[in-house]
Amino acid sequence: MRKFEDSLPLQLLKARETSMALFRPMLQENNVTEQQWRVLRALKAFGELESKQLAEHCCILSPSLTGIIKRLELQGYIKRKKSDEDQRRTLLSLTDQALSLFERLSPDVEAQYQAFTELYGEEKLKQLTKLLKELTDLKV
Amino acid sequence: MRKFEDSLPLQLLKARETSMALFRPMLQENNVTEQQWRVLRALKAFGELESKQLAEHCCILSPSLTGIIKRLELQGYIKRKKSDEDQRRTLLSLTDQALSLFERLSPDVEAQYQAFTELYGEEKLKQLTKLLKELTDLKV
DNA sequence: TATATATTCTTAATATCTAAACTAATTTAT
DNA sequence: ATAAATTAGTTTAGATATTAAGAATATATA
Repeated sequence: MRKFEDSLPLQLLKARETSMALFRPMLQENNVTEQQWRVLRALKAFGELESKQLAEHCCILSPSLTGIIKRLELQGYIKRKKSDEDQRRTLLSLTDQALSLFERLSPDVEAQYQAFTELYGEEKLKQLTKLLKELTDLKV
Repeated sequence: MRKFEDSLPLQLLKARETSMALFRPMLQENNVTEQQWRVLRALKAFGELESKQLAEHCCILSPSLTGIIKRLELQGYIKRKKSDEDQRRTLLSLTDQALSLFERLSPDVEAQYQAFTELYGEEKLKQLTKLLKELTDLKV
């Protein structure tokens, strides 16, 4: 069997660890977990979302998301409202408090990306992004 | 701030999900979790390992590994022995039962890799591996 | 030799992952 | 119009992640 280090999932896991290291300190200082941050960013990008769509965008399963949303709501970062047409649906969106969190963190996020891009190489980053997208789009 | 989909950690997470989809069914059929499989593969590759080294190879923190090892031991896949020189150290290795599990799964693992390589492209896979390694080796 | 410090591993507490079962609301097919 | 199938969301149970703190052993230094 293939050598341990040649495992593609492991390579991707390690690369992800390295890239997340850029952002972990900033998140920790603000008492936001990695998954909470993914959820907040998705809501910022897409505006209002249902829980199921949010789960897909964030690669978080619905049962996990239930708890994450509950805590984000308690912390005052997101709000929910029931859909009028379909009572099964719940629409989620950011609060003003969440928006001001983004205001505060954005410069740091961009600076980290900037530094990383210079270190790794802009062209290589583009290549990597392309290869990753093609992999993700495969129907395996 | 950068668009949600442009987040490098998210791209890596999604790519990893796609690649793990190749192996999840086989692991599930054999009642081995993803993390357990990483641990078993590392021990197969490196022979005897201490818990701390194992944790590094597998990208699993020591506290998590403690429980994973406990369960793998209960399932009869790994054995431990205390080091004679240093009583703090525990050496871990595979049992015969684990070795026969590999015998049984290896053909399927290789077949999945083969199929994926043809689908994605051998050259692209090489390129991706190279870019991932360069990223992981960065000291960020 | 006695105390301090370092290292390995474990425990504890809380968050998240995963699969499965469940509830409530809606849609489809008869 | 009503039973059956579907869908959104939650709960549950067990495994794992994360951080901090603790226990046991080893080493260093006074």
